[in-house]
Amino acid sequence: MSSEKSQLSPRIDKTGNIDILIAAAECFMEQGYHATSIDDVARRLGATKGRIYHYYRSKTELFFDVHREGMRRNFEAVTPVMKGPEPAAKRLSAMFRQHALSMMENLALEAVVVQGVEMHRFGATTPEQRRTLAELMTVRNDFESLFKRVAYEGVEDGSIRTSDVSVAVKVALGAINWLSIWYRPRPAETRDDREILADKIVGSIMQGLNAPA
Amino acid sequence: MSSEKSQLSPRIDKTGNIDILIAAAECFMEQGYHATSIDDVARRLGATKGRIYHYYRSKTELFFDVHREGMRRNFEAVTPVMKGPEPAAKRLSAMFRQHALSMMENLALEAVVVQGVEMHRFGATTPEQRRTLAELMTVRNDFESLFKRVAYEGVEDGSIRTSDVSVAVKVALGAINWLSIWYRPRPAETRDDREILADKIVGSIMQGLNAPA
DNA sequence: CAAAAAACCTACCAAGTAGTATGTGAGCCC
DNA sequence: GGGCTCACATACTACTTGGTAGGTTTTTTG
Repeated sequence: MSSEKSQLSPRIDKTGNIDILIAAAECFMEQGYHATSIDDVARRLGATKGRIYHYYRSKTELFFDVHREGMRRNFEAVTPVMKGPEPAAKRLSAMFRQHALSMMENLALEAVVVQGVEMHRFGATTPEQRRTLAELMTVRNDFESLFKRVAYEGVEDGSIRTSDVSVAVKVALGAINWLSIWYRPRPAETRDDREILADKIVGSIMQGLNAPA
Repeated sequence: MSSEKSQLSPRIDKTGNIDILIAAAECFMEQGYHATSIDDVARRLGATKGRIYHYYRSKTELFFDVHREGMRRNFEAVTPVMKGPEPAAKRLSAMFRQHALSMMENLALEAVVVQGVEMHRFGATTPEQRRTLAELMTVRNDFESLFKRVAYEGVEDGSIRTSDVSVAVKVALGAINWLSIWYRPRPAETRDDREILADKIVGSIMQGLNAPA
């Protein structure tokens, strides 16, 4: 967690300082992006503006990197369970479960991801910002496509039945992303508690509310 | 819609001017609350600040009233179908359906509702704002309770089966509220189109993704 | 250990914005 | 038809905040 200082792709490693990202994410979650001043983030870090502007050229770039880190963790959580010999419905369940757990355990980052990128559509002025924006939207679509693909496999192997895969996936992801609105960890919460909640959510998504007969 | 000028409860009728609420909602949806200046809203109205401050004492109050109007329409859409002789599962389906349609047809208002009130927790300084805030949170809870109540009825009459009613309702409402993120009306969209989408969503929520056997 | 670079901090400015104070025209009331 | 109120518009202020320029301390390097 501290050894990958300056190697690897320059793309992802511009996240010079994970502390800054976390502090920013927490501020953005609590007050929203625009209501958060750079000084707010700095104060939460026990530092000053200087530190932040040493790593990020603008507030917008800081936001973008928070978003990137959130999405990175989403992929990290989901991709390991999406392939395998099981029927697609099983794998899709596992993906939902992992995503729900990731939402809970990276709450601040994921709240920023959910808060979204749409807001910046109008504010993005420079060409570079527009390109970054497009990149982030692509990443989001790719993430959703992961689920769609497995869902389609499920339709083909008969383990999933739905009238519209695209809508069904949006419904499921909406239900999970909604965690960022209402879920707040209780003081002495354990991993077990989170897994129980994740299982209930996945159960609701997969079985629905109707009695089987 | 224009006759209730200065009668009735002073609480709800402070919505002196629905045009202002709509314009504000659209701005808030596109740019977010804090990024929207009062001048932005005024410009969209083809007017100036003066008009807005004539009806609302502060930007915060304007936001609160947008939220109120959004919630009012939510109740308006759902309450007519929540009672009746049908089994609870049927009624709950109808409620979800109505709510989804309300989300689509009042997109801007509902996007503000979804964007939420949590953001203002820290910013609310005056005692009156804090009281208003508490009021809005109560209304939100009441709305969710509507669904919970019918869901419980469903558990009792056997038309609904779930491991946790509270979680199941949050999952369902999350799925529907998520519409405010991804749904945008296509140019020549009809009421039929929206009903088809709503039915697909409700189907997903009620039946889930698993094949019935 | 000197020097260069990295990692910050301090002080400042220009731009944008919530809110106010005042002005004004149109309708209404008697 | 004169006064009064409503429904805005205009002009301005006080304050916040993103970003910058330059200084200082700590770490790395040769």
